Amino acid sequence: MPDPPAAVRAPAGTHDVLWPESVRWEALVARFAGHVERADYGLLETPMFEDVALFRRGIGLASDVVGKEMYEFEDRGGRSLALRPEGTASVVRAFVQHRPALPFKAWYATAAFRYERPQAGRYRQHHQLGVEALGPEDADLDVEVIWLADSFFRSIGLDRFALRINSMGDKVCRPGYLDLLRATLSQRRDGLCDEHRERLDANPLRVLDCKRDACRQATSDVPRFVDHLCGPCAKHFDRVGAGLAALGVPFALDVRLVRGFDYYTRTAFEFSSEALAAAQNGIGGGGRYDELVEQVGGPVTPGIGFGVGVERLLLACDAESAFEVAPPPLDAYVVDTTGGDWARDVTASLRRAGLRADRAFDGRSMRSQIKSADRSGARVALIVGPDEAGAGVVALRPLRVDGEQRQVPVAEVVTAVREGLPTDPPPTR
RNA sequence: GUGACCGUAGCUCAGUCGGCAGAGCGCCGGGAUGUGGCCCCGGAGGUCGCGGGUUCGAGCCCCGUCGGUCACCCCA
Repeated sequence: MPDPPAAVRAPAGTHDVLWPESVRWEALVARFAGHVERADYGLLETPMFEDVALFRRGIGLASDVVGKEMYEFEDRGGRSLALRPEGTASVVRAFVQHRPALPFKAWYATAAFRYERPQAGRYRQHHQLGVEALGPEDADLDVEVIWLADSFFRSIGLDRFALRINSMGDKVCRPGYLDLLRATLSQRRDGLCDEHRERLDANPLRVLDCKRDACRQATSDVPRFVDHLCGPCAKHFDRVGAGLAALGVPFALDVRLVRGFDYYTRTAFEFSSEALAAAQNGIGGGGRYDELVEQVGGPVTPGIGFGVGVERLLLACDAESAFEVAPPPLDAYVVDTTGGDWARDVTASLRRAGLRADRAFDGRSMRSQIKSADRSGARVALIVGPDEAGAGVVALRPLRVDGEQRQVPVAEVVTAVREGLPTDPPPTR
């Protein structure tokens, strides 16, 4: 016998989002869409899975995400595919395939899949909101993208978060810096932690963001990339910093910041919540990837983007008591003890008129139907018993405010319900 | 992937020394044969995550496994 509980449980590291929590989720996506669409980013939908080679080439074989965390599978036609572990590669692939006009500014909301050991704020299927902007090399585009993320966080009420930025250089200056860093660290190889003593030669940048004391000490006075950028990269980075300052976006230079994907060039940035005590406090991050389109097989095209994690963002909102979204109340709940014809017809006419309405089913007692009306949160109950049915009226009973129950001719029910509604829509914040 | 802790009703949890599986909330029905909230009464709902072992007897002890949580790692 198979294990029944396991069979009806969501797979490890995945989760369901039920109403009313889903109302908040829905509102968050809508808020993000409105925010980035005002900056002329358009929604891009791409498949949840891609040829596995896209991720290998784009994100990089050396990255943990590609090397050990991808959900890879072969379909019935023998194709090697993978569920997407992040959002950028698919956007770049779609760009190369369709060649939309530049600048190409896209946003997305998608699930992302990584085979990791689950924890709070870390899931095998998580969800990201993000933007990508392809075409301009302009540092002002970096500023726009980072500002979009920062202002989005603030618009949902978050305040306790920090932005760190760094430059990863480009193909002109990175090799030289890597050599310098490798040479410097080689002399202190014995002082590094076990892992990085081995991996130093492959990726010396990784040593910089190692959290172990040994590596922290060995790298404390190591040459900083920002001091060894080539002229254009240095100029670019300076303008990014100046732009953020001009727009009032607080940030800090973090010379140890190294992102997990191999494709980043020049600007890299991360947002972390100070309200989340857990290790999973990164709520968003991104950077420039001026060589990625070319690597995927397209023309040389600079690009930059960010992704934010929906689950972590909501955890941060919880921690700051921000973005508390309640579902809108029903305008009316229909109670019918005469068999259901009235409930069917009155509910339909309310909904046709654009009102939010629900009703009881299964012919339950007056008492239990009214109880359901109360629990539904509806503003009024519309009650039809034998007396009302005989007289062609509906009893309108206020449920949220003091007021007398009154009888309304059936033809005037929609109008009567509307009259009781508040004039202004409730604020979403 | 490594290490540690935790799994009892839909939810939050209690369960003494190994001795008849419980409470609150929620849900359904009733008190009140036509009216919600507060109150009162009743009911449904459990392979004590799953499998094995020890024992006269296991929710409790042991092993395994699955899941969750925390740290590492990685990242959203």
